[in-house]
Amino acid sequence: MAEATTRIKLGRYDFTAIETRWQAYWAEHQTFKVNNPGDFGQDGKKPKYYILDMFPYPSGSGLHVGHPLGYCATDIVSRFKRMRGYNVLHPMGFDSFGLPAEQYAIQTNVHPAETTKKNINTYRRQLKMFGFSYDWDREVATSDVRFYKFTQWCFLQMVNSWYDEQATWTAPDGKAMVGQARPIAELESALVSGEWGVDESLNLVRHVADEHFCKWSDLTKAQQREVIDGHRLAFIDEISVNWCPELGTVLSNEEVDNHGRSDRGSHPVFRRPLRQWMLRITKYSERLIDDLDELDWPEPIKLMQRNWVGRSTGAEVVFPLANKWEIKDGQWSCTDAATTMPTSLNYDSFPHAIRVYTTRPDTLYGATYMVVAPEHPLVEQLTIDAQREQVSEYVAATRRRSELDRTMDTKEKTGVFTGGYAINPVTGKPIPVWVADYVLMGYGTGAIMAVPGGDSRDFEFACKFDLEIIAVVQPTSDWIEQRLSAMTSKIDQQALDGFNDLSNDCPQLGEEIAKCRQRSEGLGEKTLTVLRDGVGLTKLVNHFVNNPRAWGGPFSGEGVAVNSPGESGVAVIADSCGLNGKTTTEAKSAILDWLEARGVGRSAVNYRLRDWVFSRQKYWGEPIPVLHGEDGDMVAIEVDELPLALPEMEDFKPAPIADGDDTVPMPPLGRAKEWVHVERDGKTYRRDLNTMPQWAGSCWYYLRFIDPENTTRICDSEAEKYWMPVDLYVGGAEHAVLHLLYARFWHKVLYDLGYVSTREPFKKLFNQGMIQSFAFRDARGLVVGPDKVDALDGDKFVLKDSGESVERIVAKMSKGLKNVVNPDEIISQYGADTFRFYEMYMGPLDASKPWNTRDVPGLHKLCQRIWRLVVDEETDELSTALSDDAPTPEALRALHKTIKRVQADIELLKLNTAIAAIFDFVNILTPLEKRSRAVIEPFVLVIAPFAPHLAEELWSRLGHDTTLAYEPWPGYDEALTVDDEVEIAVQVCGKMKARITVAANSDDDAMKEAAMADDRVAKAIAGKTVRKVIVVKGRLVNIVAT
RNA sequence: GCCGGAGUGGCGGAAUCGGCAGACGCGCGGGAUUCAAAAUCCCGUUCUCGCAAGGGAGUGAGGGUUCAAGUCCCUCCUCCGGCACCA
Repeated sequence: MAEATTRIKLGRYDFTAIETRWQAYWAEHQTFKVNNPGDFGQDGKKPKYYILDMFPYPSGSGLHVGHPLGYCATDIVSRFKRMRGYNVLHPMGFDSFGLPAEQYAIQTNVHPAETTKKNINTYRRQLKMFGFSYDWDREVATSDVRFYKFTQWCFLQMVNSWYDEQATWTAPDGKAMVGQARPIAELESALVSGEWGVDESLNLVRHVADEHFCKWSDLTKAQQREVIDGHRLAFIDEISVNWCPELGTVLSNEEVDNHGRSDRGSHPVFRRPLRQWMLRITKYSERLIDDLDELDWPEPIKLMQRNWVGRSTGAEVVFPLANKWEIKDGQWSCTDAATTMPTSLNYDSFPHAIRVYTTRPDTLYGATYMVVAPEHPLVEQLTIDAQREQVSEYVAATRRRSELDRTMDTKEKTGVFTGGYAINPVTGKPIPVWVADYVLMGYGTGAIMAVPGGDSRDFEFACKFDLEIIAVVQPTSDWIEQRLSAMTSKIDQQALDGFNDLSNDCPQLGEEIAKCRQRSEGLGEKTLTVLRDGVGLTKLVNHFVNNPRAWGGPFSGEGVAVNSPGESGVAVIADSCGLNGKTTTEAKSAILDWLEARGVGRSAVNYRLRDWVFSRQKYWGEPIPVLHGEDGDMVAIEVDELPLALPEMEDFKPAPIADGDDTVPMPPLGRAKEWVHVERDGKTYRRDLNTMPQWAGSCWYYLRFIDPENTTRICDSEAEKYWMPVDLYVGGAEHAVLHLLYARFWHKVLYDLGYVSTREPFKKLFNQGMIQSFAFRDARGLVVGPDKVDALDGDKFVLKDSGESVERIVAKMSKGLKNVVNPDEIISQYGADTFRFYEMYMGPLDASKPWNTRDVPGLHKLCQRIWRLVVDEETDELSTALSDDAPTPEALRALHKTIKRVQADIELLKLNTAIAAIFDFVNILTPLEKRSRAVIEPFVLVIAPFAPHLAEELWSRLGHDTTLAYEPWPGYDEALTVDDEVEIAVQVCGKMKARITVAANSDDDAMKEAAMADDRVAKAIAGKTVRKVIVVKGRLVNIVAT
């Protein structure tokens, strides 16, 4: 009895032994080591394939089952490509700097270097357990000083270069380019030599001969420095940032929650202007959009990037301040005697004016007031004494709120009148200037012209503060209909009063409106009918044009311009501006000409993208390699002084500081006294105390994998030319915008400076889906984890405590719900090959799908069934069914079909259906008494990318003495993938009636004949006339009979 | 609010160009094997009416185009993701 129950079959599928053995073999033989061009043993004739995973952040909790989803897929492709004859670069590393490590270190009081090392070891061990074919000799970690030496090197490139928007150059591939990052020394020498100059406001002037400019040598040292530093790609600027005094650091927007509090610790966060390192990513806005076209990326991701950059076209317009300007004799005339007037007025030189950006210059004459952001530099000057107290209070209150908080309550607009006026340059009328937080300093010019007749935000604001509203575009009938139906549920007094005017022409309407007033609900059905039929569309449109306030909202679409000033407009340069009757497109171009001719505006392109705030007041990051002199002098350290290592510090915690107007962040590095102070040429310098954000390392790590040991360059340029670009980049969609945008920007800088050979780093991008988990919801909607639930037969679930039945739902894996699956457990129970099969079989790679451990044994069974195709479990010898005879035609056909399906599916990353094809093959082969080696051996190669340990073991048992990793992928014969006979469907009037078998090459007539011959078909068309017969070769016959 | 993506059996999911809906796996039911069980192998499994032969319905809802619609068009609903006063 005991013997029977404990008997272990000698030759059972022992995945633990097999996986251990082959992982050791690969390591020992360096099976997956890949060489660079010029290295010994590198076959330069082979095509290359660079396949990259988004490297993980090594957290304290280890890998969860979501990480390997993408890694399994890339490993399958890597192994497949090797068998297809490619040199495959497939590396792995760790994104090991960052806030979570530091926070964890603070909580546990262990140095982040130590926890990071430990976590990386855990991750590496786990990753190896899956049998991934990484070249581990190329492993990198961003927190390794050998790595971040070059992160700092990249940063210095940006400090030491500027963006020349007008540079025209030819890219290595022959493309004509406009705009280029160039060494800052080139700018400096052009200025020193007098080839270029600067104007009064220190803007760069490139043709000094014909323009007013300042002589470089006449500028003070400080001014020269301002010009140069102001052009660097990495620069210091005072900008409004998320400042968390409690944590003593600036936070990124992602680190601030909806309530304006810090993600960690829930401390209040404020918008504060602080001096920060910035990277001039905005200079690349256009290229970041344009170059997306050449990428094989999912369209939604490209769209998200385009939206993030947020390109819009419109106009910049000058609104002269009313207390400084008047229109005299058809000319703008400045009333301020102290102002020296520029030779000619244009957008840039126009003094004493508010500058705005608008996408709808065609609506300029409808601008009845203006709004400036609370942070706008002109607020002070615009505010009259009587309003000063109110304005200051408003500005201070805004500053106390975080930006997110500010954008939270979109329902109620707030704002204060400054008392100041500006002149609408089209109508010549002075309009009031308000300050309100619905205008953001960070976009456009931080000031807007408000067109309440054509913009919903302005409309809302105008209604609340009772400002003038002018209709600017004739509404469409669709819009009228939509407004009317909106008013059936709610209508305000103002609107009813407005409609009253119409009842003069239509007495019926008067009665209806009186009824509406009594009901005090919306418009009734009958009222609508009266409005539509009695009053009519034309009058309704006109009514909006004359009385927009009555319609409860603006018309912001495109259409025909109305109410433009025409002859009564401002007579600057003896002309006026009539746009009436023009379409939006026509009106835009007409007004732009008008504005430009008068020096009060110009066409403009604007971007939502902002420059990248690059400093963090944190310990665990790359130190910024810059020295600050006492006189404000800034010196980037020399490249050959790199790396600038993080100082060893016992106490790396940030210091909390009370919020006050004069408190500044005190980064932990400030306490490394010896490290901070540097003597150079007899001068004392202080090191920059900031570190870089977590994104920095991941912006270029894919280059380091190419040549990780190089001590003098980011990577060897021959190797870079060989391997780049990354052919396939797989990772989560959560990085769709930030990481991928930052990396593309960084790459383009290196490209402009000649360090890399491709415009874009990642040719093809694939986003894997999220692995979710099950959770349960009770009747009250409360979500509970699986640990609190019992499953009753099949799919009934009840609470363990109460027996109350609960519904199974799909939720994110989270520690709180205790529904996190640990891959170590799955592997120890079923093995890595089963795990790989399961994750790939769950569904499409890019879809989110729930982990269901119940399904795992099915894939384990697949491994066992494959095992038994080759090995006799009783004897541990090769199965006696294996034969050297030629395969049966059926078996051979099954093999070739399988190869074809699997191969096509891998290319498309449809790994779930590739595995279904493997199942099909196993289902066909299993019942056969004889299995030819000529079928089994190629099949073992087919499963090798998916289940490499199992495949290697079987391959070896079949008598091969080297790894199969570089065996050629078995080809297939197209002729053997099609059957001689096919089953086709026969429909009568589109309804399935029968299935018949015909020869695969039957022509239409033969198929038709065979279909007609079938009893069931004959019965269905009996007594009817056949009108038409549709034949689809090899698929179906459809008989239309009536 | 705007922009994306997706809704198919009890569950995960298949389905080139519009051409047999539900491949494959899980679960479930039945059988073989076994003293018995596990494991294995075989058969069945969209729902519904019917003893059966056979009929009817069916891809989130409703319309439309077509000989033929999961697939194309229109309207709407739900879920997921992104952005969110961007002038």
